[in-house]
Amino acid sequence: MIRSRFAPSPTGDVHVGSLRTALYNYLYAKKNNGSFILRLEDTDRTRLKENSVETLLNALYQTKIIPDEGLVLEEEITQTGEKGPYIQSQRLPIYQNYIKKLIDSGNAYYCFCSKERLETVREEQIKNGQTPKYDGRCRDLSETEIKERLDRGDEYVIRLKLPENKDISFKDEIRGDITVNTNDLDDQVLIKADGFPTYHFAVVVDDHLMGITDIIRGEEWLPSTPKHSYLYELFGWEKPRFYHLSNILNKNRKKLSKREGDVSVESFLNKGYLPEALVNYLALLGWSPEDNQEIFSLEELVKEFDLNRINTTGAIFDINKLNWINSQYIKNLTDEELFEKLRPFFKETEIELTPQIVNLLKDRLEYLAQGPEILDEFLKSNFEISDPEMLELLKEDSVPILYNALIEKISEVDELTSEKAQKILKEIQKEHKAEKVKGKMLYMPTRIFLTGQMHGPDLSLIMEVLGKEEVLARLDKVKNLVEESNE
RNA sequence: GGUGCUAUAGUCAAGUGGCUUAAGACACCAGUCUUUCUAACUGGCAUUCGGGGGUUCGAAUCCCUCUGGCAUCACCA
Repeated sequence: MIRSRFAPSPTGDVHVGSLRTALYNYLYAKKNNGSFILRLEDTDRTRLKENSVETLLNALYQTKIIPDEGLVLEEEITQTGEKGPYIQSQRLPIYQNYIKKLIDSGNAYYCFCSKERLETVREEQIKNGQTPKYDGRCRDLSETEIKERLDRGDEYVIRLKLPENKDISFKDEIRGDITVNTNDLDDQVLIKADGFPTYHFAVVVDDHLMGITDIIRGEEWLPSTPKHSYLYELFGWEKPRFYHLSNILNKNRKKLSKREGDVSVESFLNKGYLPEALVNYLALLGWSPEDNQEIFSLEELVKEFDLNRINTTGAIFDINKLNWINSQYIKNLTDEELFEKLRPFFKETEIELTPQIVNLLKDRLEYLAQGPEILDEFLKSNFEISDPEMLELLKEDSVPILYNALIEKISEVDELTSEKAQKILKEIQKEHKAEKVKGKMLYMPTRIFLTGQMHGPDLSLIMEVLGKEEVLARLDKVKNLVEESNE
C-alpha cells in the first residue's frame, strides 16, 4: 500500500512550488490506489502565521488535491486517520520517547553550548576558509557533568552523534545512489532548546510512524537526506523511497521566491487563473507524459503520471505557457460555467457603468496617455499591476502614442463595441508598423483597455462572442438566479 | 570555499549507441482569414545537443576533462 504525504509548515501563503510538490504526491498515491496524507510541520514556533492552515486547505481543496488522511476540511478543519495526531506540535511526547532511545544508545548527546559560542566558532571557521560545523565540544561530556548541568537547569539541545569519516549512502529514485561522507555533515540538532524537534528529527519519526512509503519533496532536502537515512538505520527502520524534485525557477534561474511578486496559489486564483489550469501547468513543469498531450484533467493526470518521467533540472516558471493553458480551459467552458467563473470579476461599478462604457474607456485611456510618469501610480492603484516587467513595457515611449491614436479613433465612434475596438486596434497596429511597434506593446494595453484586468478571464472574448447586450442580459439572469436561490 | 545535484533552442521538453542531417508545445517572426477574438489556419525558428578530448563502423546518448547553473552548509522548514 502506497502512502505519500505533503507536509508543509504553516508559515503563510502556499507557494506554487509547494502546490506542485503536493500535486505530485497526490498523483503518485492516487495512481497506485494509495493514500495521500496531509501533515502539519509546525515545530518552528517563531514562524507560525495565523490562518495559514485555512489558506493551505483552501488552496488544496480548490485545486482538488484533497488529502485522504491527516488534516482535512469537513465543515471545519479536522484530523482523520489512525496514525495521528497529524500536527507535529501535538506529538511532542512521541519525539521525547524516541530521542531518549538515541541518547541511551549513545547516538545522540546533550549539548550545552550557547548560541553565542556557536556563532563565534562559526565565524572563526569561515574566516579560516573551513566549512562551518559544530566543533563537538559537548560530544563527550561525562555522565556526571551532564547530570549536573541538567539538574542545574542549564539550557540544552540534543544533537545527533555522527560517526567520523563514514560514508552514508541512500538512493534517490530519480537521481540514483548518493553517497556523502559524515565529515561533510554536521552533528544536527534534533531537539531544540524549546523542547521541539527540528525538521530532521520530526520527519523521520513521523514518516516512519505514519507508514509513509514514498517521500516526494523539494531538492533543498537532498543534502540533508543522508542524516535522515542514518536515523532510519539507527532506529532499524525500513527506509522509504526518496524522490527529490528540482525547484521552480524564475527568469533569472533563481529559485522562485515570494520577493519577486505573487507566487502564491491564492494570488493566481484571484487573478482569474482557473485552478484546473494552474494544476495542469504545474504538472507539466518538471514532468512530461509519454505522448504529446498537454491538456490534462486531474483524472487524466492520475492515469498518466509516472515518477520515472520526472526531470532533474530546475524548470523556469513561464507565465506565457500558463496563460495559454488557462485560455484552453476558458474556451472549453460552457456559457453557464464561464459566467459563474466570471462573476467575481465584474465589479459592481462596472456593471452599473457598462451602458456608458465608451466614456469610461475614454477616461482611462486619456489618463494613460498623459505620460509615462503617472502610469506607474495609475496602473498600481487601478489595475493592481505590480509586475515590474509589465510596468516597464507599459511605460515604453510608444505606448502613450498608441493611446493617443486610440483615443482619436474612438472619439469618432458613437458606440463602442468590442468588435469595433478590435478593428481600431488593428488599424493602429498597421499604421504604426513603420515605426516597428511590436505586437506585444499593443497587447498589454489592449487587454487592460478591454477588460480592466491583466489576468482575469477574457472579457473581450465574451463580449465578442455574445455581444454587449447579451452579456448584460445574461448577467442579469445570473443575478436573478442567485437571488432566487437565496430566497 | 566545502559538499551534493545538474547541463538538448528565449521557455517547458521528447530523446537511454544507428529509425534523429534532434519530436511536440509556449513564446517569437512572416502571412491568410476579418459573422467573433488576444482565436483559427499556413509557413519560419537548434547542421546541432555547455566547451574540449576520447571509445566506436556509428554518440545528444558511453568515458575523461574543463566550464556554467542550482541547492545546501541554522536550535527554518
